[in-house]
Amino acid sequence: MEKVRTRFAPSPTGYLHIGGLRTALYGFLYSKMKGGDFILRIEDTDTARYVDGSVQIIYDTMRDSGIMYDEGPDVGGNYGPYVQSERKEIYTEYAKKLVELGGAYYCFCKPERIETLKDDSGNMRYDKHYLNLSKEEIQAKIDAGEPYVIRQNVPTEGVGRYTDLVYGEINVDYKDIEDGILIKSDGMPTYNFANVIDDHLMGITHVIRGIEYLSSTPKYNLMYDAYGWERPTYIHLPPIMKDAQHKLSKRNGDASYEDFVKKGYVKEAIVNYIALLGWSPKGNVEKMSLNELIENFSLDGIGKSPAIFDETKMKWLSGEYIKEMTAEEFKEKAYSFLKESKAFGKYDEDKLLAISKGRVQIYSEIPEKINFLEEFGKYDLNLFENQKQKASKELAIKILPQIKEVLSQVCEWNNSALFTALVELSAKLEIKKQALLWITRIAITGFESTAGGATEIADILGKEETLRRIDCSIEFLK
RNA sequence: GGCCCCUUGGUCAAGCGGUUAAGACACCACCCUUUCACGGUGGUAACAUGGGUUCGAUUCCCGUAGGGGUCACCA
Repeated sequence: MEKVRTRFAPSPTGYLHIGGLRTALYGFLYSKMKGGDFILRIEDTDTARYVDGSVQIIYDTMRDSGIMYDEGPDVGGNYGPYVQSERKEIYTEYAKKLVELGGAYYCFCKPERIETLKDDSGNMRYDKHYLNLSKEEIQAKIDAGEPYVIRQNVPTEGVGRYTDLVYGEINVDYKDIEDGILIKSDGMPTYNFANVIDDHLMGITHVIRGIEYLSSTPKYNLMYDAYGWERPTYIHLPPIMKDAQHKLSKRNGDASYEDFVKKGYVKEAIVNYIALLGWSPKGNVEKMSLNELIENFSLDGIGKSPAIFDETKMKWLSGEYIKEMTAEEFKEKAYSFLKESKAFGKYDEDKLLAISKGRVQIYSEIPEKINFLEEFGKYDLNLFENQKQKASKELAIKILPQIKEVLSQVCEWNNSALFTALVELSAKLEIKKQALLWITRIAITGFESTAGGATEIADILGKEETLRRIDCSIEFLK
């Protein structure tokens, strides 16, 4: 059995978007599941669209997300170079060969002539105008410095057939395929050509890419056939949508992997979530690490219909990852977000993280969860009224001084000691502990709901501040 | 417009001729609880549509509608 080799071949035209990352992920998962190799190839043949720095972003994003390639521009390999702009001579050589094989021909048409070929709706059908030029005529024109391109020679009749592993049998009439340009007038190949040459030369066995290539694949097969090469297996992927009508794309300002990391999503959750967009595991377990994804991945789990990106669900997954983290791990990952809180630097940071963990799904929610600690001030006294807890303003007026008294005498200022002391007081006063704790919490925070209960918060605030706030509340109640 | 592809709850999706049509997110209710959150239990909610084929269609075939892709010297 031949070793599986898959590749991810992005163009450096900006950020690596979510759809691209998923394509990379599936290629990675499939090769790893088969014990094969995953290759990164940079398709930079369009110099006009090249964006500085985007190659680095591709490297960084893939490493950061754990989608590591075995071969690529920055890691080397035996099939390089892995950047198309460095392979120009290879394409030229193979293009000439294809011309000799009859699969392509030189075209000297000027843009003005191409214009005249367009029909009413603006569609163009190239007429193979220069198909039958003799070798001598071609050479003469080239020597005379006439600009030219090399076009693919697509049969005028017949049907291109192949089997896509996701979409099944695909048939496209050759008459519907245009004699596309293989080598541009600047000597650079187009995607249509470079892609075929590289995939073959790099030993790619499975081509995993977006559905936009589904109906143009027969023309690539024509080239494989012309050269006498074995065609790869094709796996086209449905798009990831922003909504029912629009694809998720960086162009529309939709978030990229990086953006989600910045927004505080757990990285593993982002990868996990995008794996689930368009693919479903056999069992009912959705939360999976990269290794588990490799174990469970299978082509038949890939769906055919577009999937709408649901940030809410990804957020949920992120929260699941946070819940499973140790306190240390959470601290390491969440620290930069903790710094954004008003409460940062004023209280024990481990305690702040403790009340945040389990209450946030993404790190960036931390500040909003704990800012209340620094927002104590005049508040609505009706907060003391709570039927369910049997708390009321009157009760608060009555017992707050006693709560203060008890708290001021607690020897060890920690959550459990404080809790014990207040529960004892509630028993002594013969009121529900819920009522007493409710009143205490309102008195020291002034908020209807907070991350953390009364004694947890008192613990964080410290004795002095807790007692001061109770005094304030007693004052408010007068 | 031609060609190719897609269509199960709000969203992701299982299903691959006979099911009470899974599960997850979201939502709602209740329970638990030191408020919130967590956790637990339960609930609302779907086979785009019309014809076939078949004893029987969500599942197979055809049409219709809706959506996407493609028709570049972009990938």
